[in-house]
Amino acid sequence: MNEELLSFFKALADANRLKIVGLLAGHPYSGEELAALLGLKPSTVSHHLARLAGIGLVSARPEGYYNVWQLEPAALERTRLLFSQDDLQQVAAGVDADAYDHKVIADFSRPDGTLKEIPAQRKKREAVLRHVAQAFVPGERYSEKQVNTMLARFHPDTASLRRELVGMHLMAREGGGGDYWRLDP
Amino acid sequence: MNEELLSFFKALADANRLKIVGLLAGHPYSGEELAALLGLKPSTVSHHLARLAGIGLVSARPEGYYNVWQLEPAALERTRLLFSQDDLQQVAAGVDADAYDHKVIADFSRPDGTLKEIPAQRKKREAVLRHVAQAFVPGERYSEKQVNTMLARFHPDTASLRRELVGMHLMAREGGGGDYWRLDP
DNA sequence: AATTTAGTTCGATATCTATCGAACTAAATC
DNA sequence: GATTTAGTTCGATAGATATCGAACTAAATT
Repeated sequence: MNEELLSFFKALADANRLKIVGLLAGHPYSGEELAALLGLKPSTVSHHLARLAGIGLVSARPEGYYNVWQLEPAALERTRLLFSQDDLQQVAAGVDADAYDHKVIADFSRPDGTLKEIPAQRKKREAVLRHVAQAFVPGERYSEKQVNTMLARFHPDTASLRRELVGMHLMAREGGGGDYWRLDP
Repeated sequence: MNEELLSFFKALADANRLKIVGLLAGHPYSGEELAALLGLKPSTVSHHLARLAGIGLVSARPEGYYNVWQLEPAALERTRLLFSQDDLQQVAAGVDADAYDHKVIADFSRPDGTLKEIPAQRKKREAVLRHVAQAFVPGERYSEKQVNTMLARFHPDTASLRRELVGMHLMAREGGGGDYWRLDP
């Protein structure tokens, strides 16, 4: 889920931290100066600087009494690359792509696994039918009678289920009155 | 202070909103699908989408029962430009550049305006001296006696103040024993 | 060595906000 | 027209965090 990108946005999602970055984009400052410029207490500035340093956007070098903070030009450069199309899609890499199907199937199923109804909306009907199709073993052949028996475990309207399964190319039929078998998607 | 940039970062500083953007970077989704994919309630997704739409990053078009959300490619493009050096420095445009001097002067001044001491650190001494120099009217000329009298209102060590003012080129002196006058910085 | 000074860490607090459920709206299906 | 369904708005709540003060550290000046 690209925690780095999230940390980056969270680090900059604060007015005072943005101001610090803006100030350091001009030239380096000590923590004391930043505190005075922003009207904040040293402890608060320290907190913000630690946060910005955490994502490598700023760094400090001791100089006499002071800790002089500066922007890390390299990090600033990397930053522009972060927001590319590829990185964005990678953000969604962690989400369960089947979560929608699972929810639809759960919504339309009773505890015993039978269907309350056959969804009217296309997308949901397809999700449910993909689920129903998994009752059939790939490679095996079933007579129409067997198919109806198995479909009846889901819903009494076995004819509709059978028609939809074939229409969606989840199942196929040999010739006019032959056996059925499951197709792989 | 570039509220737009701040709103932008705040809008993306949330794991689920980032995921939404990532998902929409792939292809459009309805709110219902997003809710299922993220495991959130419709109201929560609605909240997030409103936030993202607020910065123009996503938009919706009605499609039958559904509201189909998509990423705004133009906004995505603008985004990359936002994080330029110029925009960054503009973020700090709102901060009072003299705040540091003011704080230093306040720290070293008593309520009656006299100095507790002359700062030992260069930066602070300079800030205080710039403040002291403003007691003198530009263009006017002062004898050494007058200068000492005026400096005594700040600190008994008038010799040090006088020397520093000349050294910093805040004041100048005619020849060897002539009058003093204030220089503009 | 003692003292001053910038900076950090830690705890407490107040503000912000992500999340949810309930009530409501709009649109499509029956 | 009644009903279902996706979506929004609103209020409440729990969790996150910005801010501060106090105690402490490190370094430099005296």
